[in-house]
Amino acid sequence: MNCSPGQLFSLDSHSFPSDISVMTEITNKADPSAKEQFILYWGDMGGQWGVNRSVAQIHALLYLSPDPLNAEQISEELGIARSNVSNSLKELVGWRLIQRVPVAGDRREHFVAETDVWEMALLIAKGRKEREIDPAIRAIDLCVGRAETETSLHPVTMARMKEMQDFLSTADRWWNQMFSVPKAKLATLIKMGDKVLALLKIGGKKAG
Amino acid sequence: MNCSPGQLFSLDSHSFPSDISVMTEITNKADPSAKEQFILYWGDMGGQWGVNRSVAQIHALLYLSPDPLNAEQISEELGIARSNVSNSLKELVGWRLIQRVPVAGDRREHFVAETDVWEMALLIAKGRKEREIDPAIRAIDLCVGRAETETSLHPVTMARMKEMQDFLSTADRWWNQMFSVPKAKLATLIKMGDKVLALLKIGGKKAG
DNA sequence: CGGCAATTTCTGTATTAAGAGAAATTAGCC
DNA sequence: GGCTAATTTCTCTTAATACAGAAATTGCCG
Repeated sequence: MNCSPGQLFSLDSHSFPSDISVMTEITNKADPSAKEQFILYWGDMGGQWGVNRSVAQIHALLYLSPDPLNAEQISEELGIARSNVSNSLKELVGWRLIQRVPVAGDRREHFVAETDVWEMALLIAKGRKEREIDPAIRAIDLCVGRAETETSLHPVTMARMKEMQDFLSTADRWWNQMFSVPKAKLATLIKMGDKVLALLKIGGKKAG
Repeated sequence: MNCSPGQLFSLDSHSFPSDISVMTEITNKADPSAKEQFILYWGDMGGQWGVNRSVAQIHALLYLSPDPLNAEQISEELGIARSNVSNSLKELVGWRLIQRVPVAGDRREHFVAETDVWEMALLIAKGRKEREIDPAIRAIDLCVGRAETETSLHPVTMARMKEMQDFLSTADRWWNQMFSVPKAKLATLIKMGDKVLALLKIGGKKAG
């Protein structure tokens, strides 16, 4: 069995666990560690988003883990079924939030998370746009197309539909432009924050 | 009974319905009108978001409606239970996406939707931030606080947590700054899109 | 102050999604 | 090329959520 470097837990009250960071399962215990808390929160947050709890928890665990983990380690540490882990990992790979990595001398698949927070944010934003926004835009386009053939539609209703369509396509264009900006530059711009806004207000006056 | 102006449906094949736009219920019919389609899509989209279908459908209906509607009209037109409409309306008012409006000579409550798409987008963005992002930030802060008291935490794990915290607070600051920009100006900036980006690239070089 | 209309809250039901465990498939090894 | 470990697919159970209908409340009018 592979025995990767492991985490240097200095808990001397009990024998060192044979696997990586198998301290205790993330269950309703009285005093969860910071790491466990983080995973718990992250999982919950995912739930309130579109993502289900397992997926979010696994993501958090991998994000915090210094070493690649395999499916069984994840299953044990989080106390969720092995099959569940498998599906969740597949989904996370689909989002490109985690990657498969080979570990020397171990035939099992290991996974690491994207650790660059900016990259992570971009991946999530892109994924959500593709899966949620883009289909909506296409749907509205279809609607408006159909509306134009209808004579019985109230003009106000028609106008509202078009306004919405217009807004969505504007937002879409803007979004795509943002994605075309290199990550590093985008991060800088956002960190600059109010300075950018100040600059833009000036630029806006000049342009307008 | 109140009989507000109503929608000028020019469908002459059947008698004019007594209520506003009570054409047919939005059910699985073979050939839905553009308006019905819009509502259906919107409802579906809401479902894929955090919002439930009823809420999203009611919102769409009010958004498209030229006149204020009361709860019963909504209930009939969408074919959802009166109680459900009541709860959904309350939620929408909570988001400020719709408003109660008095209708002369009618004691029942009527509702209209915010029709400015930019305002709508801002309201949704604000609401989501408040309800989903802000609590997450607070949770992570708590986590990191706790983590700092732990000696057994792997330094890499600690670093990752802090990176995340840092990112979230940066994003939060940026977000708040964006909300402080007047709606009209924000719309202009986004519509300008690539022009703004071009300007910023120059500005960035100068500043850096 | 009684009666009625409108709205909301409450409760039970149905639909949907999440997750566990078993069964089946795939992939490396001797 | 069978054997074993690992992973995935499948199915069933359980839990969460949405929704309808009934009951209760609120508010207005005579």
